[in-house]
Amino acid sequence: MVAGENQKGRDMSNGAATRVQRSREKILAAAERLFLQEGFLGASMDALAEQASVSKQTVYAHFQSKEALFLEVIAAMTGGAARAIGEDVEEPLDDRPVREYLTAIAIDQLDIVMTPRLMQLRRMVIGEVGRFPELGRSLYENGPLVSIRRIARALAHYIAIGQIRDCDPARAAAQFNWLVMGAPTNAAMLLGDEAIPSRAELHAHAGEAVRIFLCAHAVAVDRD
Amino acid sequence: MVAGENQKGRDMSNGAATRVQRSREKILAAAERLFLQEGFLGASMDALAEQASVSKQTVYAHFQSKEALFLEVIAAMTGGAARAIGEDVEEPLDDRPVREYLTAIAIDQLDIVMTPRLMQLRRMVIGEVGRFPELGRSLYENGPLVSIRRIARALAHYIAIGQIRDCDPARAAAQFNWLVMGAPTNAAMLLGDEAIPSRAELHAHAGEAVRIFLCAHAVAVDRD
DNA sequence: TATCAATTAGACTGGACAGTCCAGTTTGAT
DNA sequence: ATCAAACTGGACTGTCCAGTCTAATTGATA
Repeated sequence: MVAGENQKGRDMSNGAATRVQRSREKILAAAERLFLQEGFLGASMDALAEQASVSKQTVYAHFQSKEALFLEVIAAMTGGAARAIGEDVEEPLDDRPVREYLTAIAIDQLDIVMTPRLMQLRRMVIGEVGRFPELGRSLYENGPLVSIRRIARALAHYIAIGQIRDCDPARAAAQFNWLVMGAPTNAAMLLGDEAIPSRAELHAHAGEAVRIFLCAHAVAVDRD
Repeated sequence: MVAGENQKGRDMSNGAATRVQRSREKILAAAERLFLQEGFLGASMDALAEQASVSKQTVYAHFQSKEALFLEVIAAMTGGAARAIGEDVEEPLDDRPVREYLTAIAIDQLDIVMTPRLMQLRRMVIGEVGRFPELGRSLYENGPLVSIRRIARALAHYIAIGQIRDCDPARAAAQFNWLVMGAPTNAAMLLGDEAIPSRAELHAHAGEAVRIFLCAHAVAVDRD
């Protein structure tokens, strides 16, 4: 980091670096589109180069191999989704009622996850679990697991202040998570993007899920 | 069906027919193994013939093409699973308490569905939804949908005899189904077969799911 | 303007694969 | 024993694909 070298032209404010970056971005964008659509085996590097409006040689100048490119694209999407989930988290305040908090969390998650892009990613990763098990694990840990952990933390808080009955927060959080996400994701996995419910439907579903969960776990029971 | 012809040698009690059937079965068995492991594109017809201990020519004598064979194998597995689910259904008797019936249903489903074979099928079908949407639809309709419909019928019965509060049986059935199946299937999809819970864990999970569901829907509430 | 890294088009290698063809062999029913 | 259907093995076609090579071009910088 001393003087010259400008290693791969990446840290200059613009100029040659931008050309490299432009190519790279075009390749990544095309790769995402193509891999999501065709899968790892179904996507060809020739098609990729063409869709990226870039020569095949340039693709290989940027990425070691098809597999390396694939892994990088998927890792980027997985990480991006994880960041999106963690973003506008409103941590539970003492005065925020459980129902309100859980509903907000549920809606938030559904809105972020139930998109064609993420459903396609999920399908792809599931289909490639045999070939790339680490992708499945990564998607699980960056998706459901972070959500569940966050909910568990919140539930622990609500148990502490006496709004939720005593129980294992982790188990309860997992139950809540799948109560919310189970039906829509599973349907979307098998039925395709057209099966993704509308926002309105998702919000109604979130409300129902919260209602059921609170019937079982709230201290003050209001069954409707 | 009049006299001779013996169309494809399939309806003779034994003899030539058995040879044809033996080949066919070897091919189907190998195809199932290979397609589940490698996916449609990843499986090669040469590998298939070798694993079936059969010549490539024989494979093409029995099946028109790779795609035809694939579709037939998957359809057979999907149908088989559907039949298994419907099999030992004990229909709800008036005197059978809801909790007992729902617990039995839940355990039954989990035991049937949460096996490596069916989880692999599900992964494969999900991964190929882009290429073969009809397989996804078929798996959905032969799997979750029949379960949900069965549960809905039972719930309608329990509503009628006053053990379950009045509600839309279809919606409630879907909720119950995913409360039971959501967590284990989703984990298995992304984490692989080692993530399939043991029978004991599955049974415990079933109990929990029933408990939560009844908290929200039972007429006589017993929250533990 | 001179320079040099990035990029391009396209030919090429080596291998895989779906599906066909053929000549000869096995099998089982009559 | 005879005969036809089923099967074998392996060669073959046409295609596709990952990855490499080359010679020429572009474009930002100094």
